[in-house]
Amino acid sequence: MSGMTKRDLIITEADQLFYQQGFEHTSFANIAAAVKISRGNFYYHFKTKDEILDAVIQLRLSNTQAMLEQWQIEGAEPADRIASFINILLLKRVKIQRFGCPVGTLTTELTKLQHPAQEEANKLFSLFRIWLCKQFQALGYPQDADDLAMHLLARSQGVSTLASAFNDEQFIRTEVEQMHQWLQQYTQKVA
Amino acid sequence: MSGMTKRDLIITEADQLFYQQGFEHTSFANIAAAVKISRGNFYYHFKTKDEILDAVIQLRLSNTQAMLEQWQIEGAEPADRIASFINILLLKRVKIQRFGCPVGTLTTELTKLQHPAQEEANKLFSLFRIWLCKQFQALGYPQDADDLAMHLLARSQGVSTLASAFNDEQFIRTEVEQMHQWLQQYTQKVA
DNA sequence: GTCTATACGCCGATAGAC
DNA sequence: GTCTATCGGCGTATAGAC
Repeated sequence: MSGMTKRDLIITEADQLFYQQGFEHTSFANIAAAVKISRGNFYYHFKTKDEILDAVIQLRLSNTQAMLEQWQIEGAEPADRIASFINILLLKRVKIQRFGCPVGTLTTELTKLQHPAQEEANKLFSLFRIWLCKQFQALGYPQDADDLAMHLLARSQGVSTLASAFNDEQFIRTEVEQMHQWLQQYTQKVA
Repeated sequence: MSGMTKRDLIITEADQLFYQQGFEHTSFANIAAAVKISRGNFYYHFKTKDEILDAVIQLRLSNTQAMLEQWQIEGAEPADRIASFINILLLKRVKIQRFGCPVGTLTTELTKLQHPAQEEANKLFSLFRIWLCKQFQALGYPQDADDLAMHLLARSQGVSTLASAFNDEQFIRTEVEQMHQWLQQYTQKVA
């Protein structure tokens, strides 16, 4: 944290605010207040609001990539790695219950706004999709790998949305358990 | 449509705009233009923006209730009725691919805005949840009925979110098929 | 009921002093 | 780099003529 430039600090705060309040609803004044700089100074670092959105998306892409690589290293088997994906719902449970999935809610908002950054934000989904697809391929399902990846991604999205709407912790735990069981069905393949 | 008061017309247009553009992003000017009245006249019908949001939610609640009652009549067996729920994804496919699920996207937005109408909007989810719960009870699963209802609701939400992000028709069709298969597993219960 | 005119605030964005 | 001051525009909302 100490090696953070003011620019990085702005991006980090904007990231949180976009997640918690939504992109459109978050004003420069909000971000400036969070970073404790004046609104005017803000424009020294970012010229437009879209510029800061792009920076936030790049940060998230970079963080996501790092997380996926970490799972790749930690998990001995593809099944373990997919299990890591399922478990983010528990790891980020508290925030998900309050604000939903950061990926899903951002892409949904940008879609409604017809925002130019839509495609870039969708890359966040694609990172997970492609990574999961690789895992299912390695698991022995080259044909259905992408369908399985999309299926799991959808399950995770749906759980986030409903857990947020009903603020329901037990629902997340139950669904995560079911997702692990669902995964096992593909792990117990006869080799 | 001919028996529609101007007030009803405003609510209908606002409903569409809130769905397509989001609540916050939709201005009185947008709605007024769609209904072809002046901004000033608008306030004769609705005093605040929150008032029109409430009206839109009530309209949706009423429409949803009517749809569920229709499914109840049309479907001879609980399994047929649950199948009707699954098939909304196909029935509303085109709009879902563009704008996501109207229930999920509204509740998510209101959550981020910390909007007072959150609870009222969540009733839309509850309508589906309680109705599905009843169907699973009738199907012979009194213990797990609510879990099954939530599970199906989540699946549907996840499919909507991803179908919108990737604008993927085939994904919807594949997932709908899988949801029907999933349902069959509970239908083929040994009586 | 429907309109025009207008108040007032917040927003994104700029200019320029320090 | 950071600040204050300010602009133009659009947002919600109101007043009042017709």
